[in-house]
Amino acid sequence: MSAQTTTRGNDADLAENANGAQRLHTTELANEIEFLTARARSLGSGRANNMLAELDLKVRSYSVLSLACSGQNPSQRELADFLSLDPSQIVALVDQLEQRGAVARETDPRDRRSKVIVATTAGRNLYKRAEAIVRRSEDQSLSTLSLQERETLRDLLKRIAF
Amino acid sequence: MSAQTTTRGNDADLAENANGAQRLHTTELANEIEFLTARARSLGSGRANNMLAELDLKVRSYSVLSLACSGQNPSQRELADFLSLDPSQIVALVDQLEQRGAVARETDPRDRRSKVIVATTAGRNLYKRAEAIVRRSEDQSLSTLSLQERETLRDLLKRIAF
DNA sequence: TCAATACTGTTGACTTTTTCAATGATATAC
DNA sequence: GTATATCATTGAAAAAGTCAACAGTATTGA
Repeated sequence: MSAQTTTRGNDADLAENANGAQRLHTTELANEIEFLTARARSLGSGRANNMLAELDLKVRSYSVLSLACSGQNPSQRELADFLSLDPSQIVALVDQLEQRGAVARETDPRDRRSKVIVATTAGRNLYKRAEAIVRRSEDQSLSTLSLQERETLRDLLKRIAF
Repeated sequence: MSAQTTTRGNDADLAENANGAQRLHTTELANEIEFLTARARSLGSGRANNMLAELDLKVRSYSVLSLACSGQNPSQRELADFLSLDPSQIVALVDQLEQRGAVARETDPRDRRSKVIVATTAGRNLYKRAEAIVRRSEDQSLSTLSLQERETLRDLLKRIAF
């Protein structure tokens, strides 16, 4: 696949002409939490997108579907806030999911401006399959961490994400 | 700024008409490490970008500048691999930094295809200021975590990011 | 030595994502 | 009741990501 030239120490001379980029691991940047977070999410969502393609979903649409299945009846505004997306992006995502019959828009009777996104039966079935895929993807992405370490990571991230 | 309607419990009735999206915190999605990572990086890089704007930098260009200052003499290919970017994006980023006199391209005498990116004196000064800003930004983004927790987070992320 | 193959940076086209302003319908505040 | 604010939506523009092709250079192997 990618340039996995992990032939460390291929010769006796110093790291001057190192072929991989492993030497950048000692860099200041490589120790910044912001950078590590960005790289982790890039790798993770990349893998998840690849695996979700089988269901014609991406991480984005999966997230919307997931919240539609949550029983919390989120409005589009809430989805936008929660997913850190522009409201207009939510429109497009919900459009797609609605067109394939996975979710429906229901006007909130208490605020007729607001539309609540709910999953259909087909949507819940789709979510079940997607969820299994995402779990597998996450499991692969976190393969170097023990279960307890994953819990720790989850808790720490939760505190900075909310 | 944003909708900071944190008027929790503004009325006695139940969370049915909750105004924030706090109700979504209990969702399955809100507990997925992938999602939390994405949200954390969105918040973090958003803040960093805002603060770096004062130096006419973004997280991207800051990252390239940082590696150029690392003393590791990265090639553009290495930058692309390390930053998970397409080589053509590196071209644009280096172009910008080169045009403002922060970095220079030096043809690697050992491989004349490859160009090594090194920081100029002005580039190193710029990096010093940018680094301080990024540190402040990171400090704000991680304000809910103790120093030890930050170390834990850094180590866990490092293991899944490389 | 020479030819085939592979890699580097670069350009350009194309798609996707992001960002932002404007709008109609509805709700809230004064 | 009138002004103001909010929601979903549209559309446009900017930024970011993806991909194929190219010239120059290196590597490989006959």
